[in-house]
Amino acid sequence: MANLTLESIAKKAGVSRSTVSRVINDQPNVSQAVRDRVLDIVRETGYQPHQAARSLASRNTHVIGLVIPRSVQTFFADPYFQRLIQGIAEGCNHSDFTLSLFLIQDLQSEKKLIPRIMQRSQLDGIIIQATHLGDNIIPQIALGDVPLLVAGRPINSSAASYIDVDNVRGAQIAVEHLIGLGKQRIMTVTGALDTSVGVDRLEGYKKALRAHDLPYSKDWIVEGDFTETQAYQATGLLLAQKPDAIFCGSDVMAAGVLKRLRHEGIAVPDQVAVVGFDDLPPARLADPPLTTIRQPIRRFGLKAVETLIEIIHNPTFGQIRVIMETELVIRDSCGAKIATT
Amino acid sequence: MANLTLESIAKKAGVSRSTVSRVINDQPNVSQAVRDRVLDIVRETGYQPHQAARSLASRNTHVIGLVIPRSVQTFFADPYFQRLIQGIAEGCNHSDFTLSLFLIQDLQSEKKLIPRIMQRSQLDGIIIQATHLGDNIIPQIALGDVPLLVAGRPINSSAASYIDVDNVRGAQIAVEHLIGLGKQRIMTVTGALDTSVGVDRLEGYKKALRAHDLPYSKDWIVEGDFTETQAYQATGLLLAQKPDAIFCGSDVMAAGVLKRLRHEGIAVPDQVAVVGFDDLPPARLADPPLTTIRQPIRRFGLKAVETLIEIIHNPTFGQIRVIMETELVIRDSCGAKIATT
DNA sequence: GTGAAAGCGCTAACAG
DNA sequence: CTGTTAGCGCTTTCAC
Repeated sequence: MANLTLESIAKKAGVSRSTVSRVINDQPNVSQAVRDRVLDIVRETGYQPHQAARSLASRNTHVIGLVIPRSVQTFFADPYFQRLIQGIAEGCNHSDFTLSLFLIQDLQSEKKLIPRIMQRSQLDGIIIQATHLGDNIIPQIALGDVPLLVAGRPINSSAASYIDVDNVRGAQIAVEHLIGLGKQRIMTVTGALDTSVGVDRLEGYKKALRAHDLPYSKDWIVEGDFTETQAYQATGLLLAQKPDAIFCGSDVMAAGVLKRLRHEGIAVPDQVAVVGFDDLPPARLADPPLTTIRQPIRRFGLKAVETLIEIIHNPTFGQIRVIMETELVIRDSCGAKIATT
Repeated sequence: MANLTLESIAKKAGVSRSTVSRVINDQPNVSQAVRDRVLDIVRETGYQPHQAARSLASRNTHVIGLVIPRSVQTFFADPYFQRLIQGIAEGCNHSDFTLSLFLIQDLQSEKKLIPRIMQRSQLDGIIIQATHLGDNIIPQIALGDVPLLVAGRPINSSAASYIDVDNVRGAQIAVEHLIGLGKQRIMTVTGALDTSVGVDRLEGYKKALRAHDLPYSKDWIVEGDFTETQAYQATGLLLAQKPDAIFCGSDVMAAGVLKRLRHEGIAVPDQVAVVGFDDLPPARLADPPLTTIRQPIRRFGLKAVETLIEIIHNPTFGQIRVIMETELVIRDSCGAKIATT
């Protein structure tokens, strides 16, 4: 078993190293007989090609890097990332890529990691999580020659390829659902407004109200930061405006809103309806179960890997944008009558 | 900037390739003058060594793999893993290792991934999450020659090195805290009893009660599976036994217990006190805030990496066990009077 | 359809 | 202290 190389397989099969290489890499110009014989020996011996040697000779690594920028750490507590990582890992498995994870924690590790990440000799491609406005790691990395895909619409780098969910449309659907239920005073706790997610979902909220000629005022919109605690407090502000519904920029924030309403003795959905965004596991477990907008996050991860691989194979393609649709999931917190299913 | 190699740096510095190599690798036997000159050029040019070439020549990759076995996916929704990954990533950054993530999702990907993971030529070492009893991926991987550290006590592989938290002691402290508060009917929702975590925490529960000559019966112990939903249901069973306190095998399960008590109109902590285990973010946000046992999970990740690197450097050392201590965090759900802080 | 030969960029003896 | 010399295991022309 020890020290299996192409050479040793070749000897066993009575062929040359190149032929074995062709077989391993599924290349043409090998007779079926030879191919079968080699494949048998590979199976018997459990030979696995040496990845470093391969990379060195072929100049590609079969490794994809997932980069979580420093500024994202703030909401790294969000279960969103767990799912995202899961989807991306799954995509890598499908495509026989290895996933390397780069969690940037502070300026120091950023300084150290960026040059390493930007080397084509280390990584075939990068998926990087979109950041907030102030963080310009993405433009920085985009300067390099490693194929790059941003997960989420980058708020400060217009040229980079990205994959995103249609947040505007999703929020609009959520709010229109509330409108359809006869709500008149629909307010919102937004996500951080220096992120595209926060901005876009707020945009969808406004769009829905405008489309239905419903009024809203500045006081009906409170900026959150994607945390439950902050949303809990924001709810206090909204309550002064007597909402009959609250649209939340994320499920995590919806949890904070629900908790506040419970503490204030306000019935959900009877007095105030609540709708979230994301449909992460906590949504189903919320009290009451949360009506929310489902992001296809696992598929998002899969698609991200797929798209990145396309970019790797077609580096000259220019900017690519992939937008995925969302879906309304009706549970109890909005007060809609659910057809018996 | 293009195609920087050792050779090109060597030429610029007027020295040989080996000398540059020595400088890059912080090896002795280079005069300070030469070292400085080379270092300057490296900085100017932004040269980064080619990792594949390095691996091929030196037979080590500077990559460690974090493997999450298939059977763990069940509770991959647990925020525990997010934190664990964070700690391990941080440890890797400190030690200039790259982290590769292997999430095994199904039998098919397991078959494909295991041989790849087990190659020394791919990975310098592996951290693998402990599994439940039926999954023997760990013994399988332990057969290979890649340095291995299990995160959590492996329930079915006694020879492997591992790092764990003192779950028995932690649970014991939790229950003794309840005893100290005068509780007489302390029951428990355990974790899955085919995992060491589940078993050990139950063990600590029993130990505490025995040490204080308190009775408990089979009916006081209900097996959960680390999910909130299951814990919600389990609570129903316990309620028939009139508990005055419930110790939960994890924070996630404590959330289910709290929810059930709320729905039954039972006051926490006045009628029933609740204590969890983990101290993940949801604990602080629980309603009421959860008294729990804190796992030093970030430090756990750091220590795991550190320990694995030791094993890599010292492969002959035999089994290593690292046990980390836990800590009681008192919040509202246990009813202890908290000294004004 | 197959083999020989030349590297990929680096490390690691070995000389000096 | 520094340079020379072999490789590491694979891919990839180029002949045949």
